[in-house]
Amino acid sequence: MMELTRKGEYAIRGIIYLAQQPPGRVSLISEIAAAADVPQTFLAKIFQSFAKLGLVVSSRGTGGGFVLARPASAITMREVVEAVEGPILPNRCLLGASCERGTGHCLVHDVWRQVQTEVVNILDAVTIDTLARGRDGRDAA
Amino acid sequence: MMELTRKGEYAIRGIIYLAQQPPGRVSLISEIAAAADVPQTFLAKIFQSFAKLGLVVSSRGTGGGFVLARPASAITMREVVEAVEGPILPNRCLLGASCERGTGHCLVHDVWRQVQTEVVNILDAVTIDTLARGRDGRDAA
DNA sequence: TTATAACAGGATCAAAATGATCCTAAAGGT
DNA sequence: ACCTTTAGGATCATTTTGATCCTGTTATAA
Repeated sequence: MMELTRKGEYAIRGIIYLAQQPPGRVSLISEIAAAADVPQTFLAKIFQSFAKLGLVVSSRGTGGGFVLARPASAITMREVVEAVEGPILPNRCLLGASCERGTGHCLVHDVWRQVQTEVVNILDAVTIDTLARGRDGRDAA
Repeated sequence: MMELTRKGEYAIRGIIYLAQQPPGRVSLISEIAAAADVPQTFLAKIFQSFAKLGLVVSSRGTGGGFVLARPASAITMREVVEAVEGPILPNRCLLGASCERGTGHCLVHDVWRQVQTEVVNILDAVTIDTLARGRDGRDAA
């Protein structure tokens, strides 16, 4: 359980490649897809999400492509994962009153809340910069 | 992301109900399903898994049903969740060499490993007994 | 030994999520 | 104008999830 989907893997691989480029260098989606070994059309969708959320900046036309919107050291793994997989919520009920089964407080929720907090903390503490320095992009995720 | 499925929710609700019965009391699957508000046929499958893994003991025929195989204080939330959702593996690659993309070590894996360890620790520390004392069964999960 | 109660387990099925692709539009450069 | 490159909607196949059904097996009791 709790598996990262392909989309999440691709997202991490793709953004790590960007982080490994010289700062300011524009990369084509085709280039990133090839380097990260990800289906290009799928990766394009992922980078659209990145752009909307302000993780990367996109530009169109000749000479266009993608660049990180911030230094890689200021982009966390949590941001990348949540950009494509949605917020980290181990149990639906963390969201609202949907699980207020009957009255009173539910201990199970406390546990999932704890899980959520821990995972968020871990992923918040890891930046793309750190991951990018690990090895070349194809090793990631 | 990382959402518990219905199956996981049902599993927790169902076993909490069992834990709330007088020790040794046999419960029918129909009774558990009604109390936990879970489709009976679905819950039956879940309890089959429990029985195979030795979390509960099942008996057939008149007077048959399910009982906890151990005291509720000796059954962890991790066991229950993993019984129906499989092992806690946030990233497929934790399993084997499938993600040895190229050579060398991958930092992303270290992070997922850390997540896995934390989640396992949290769920290992919670017993069904604790959950069962929270409130009546319908409040759980 | 027959009838009945209850779980075991395989097969099936609909709905949702995932993974992936395609096409047209829009924006930017030459 | 024309080419390049991303944006975004639509589509589609596959897998997973959630659920049900049917038959078999085990056990009890009359």
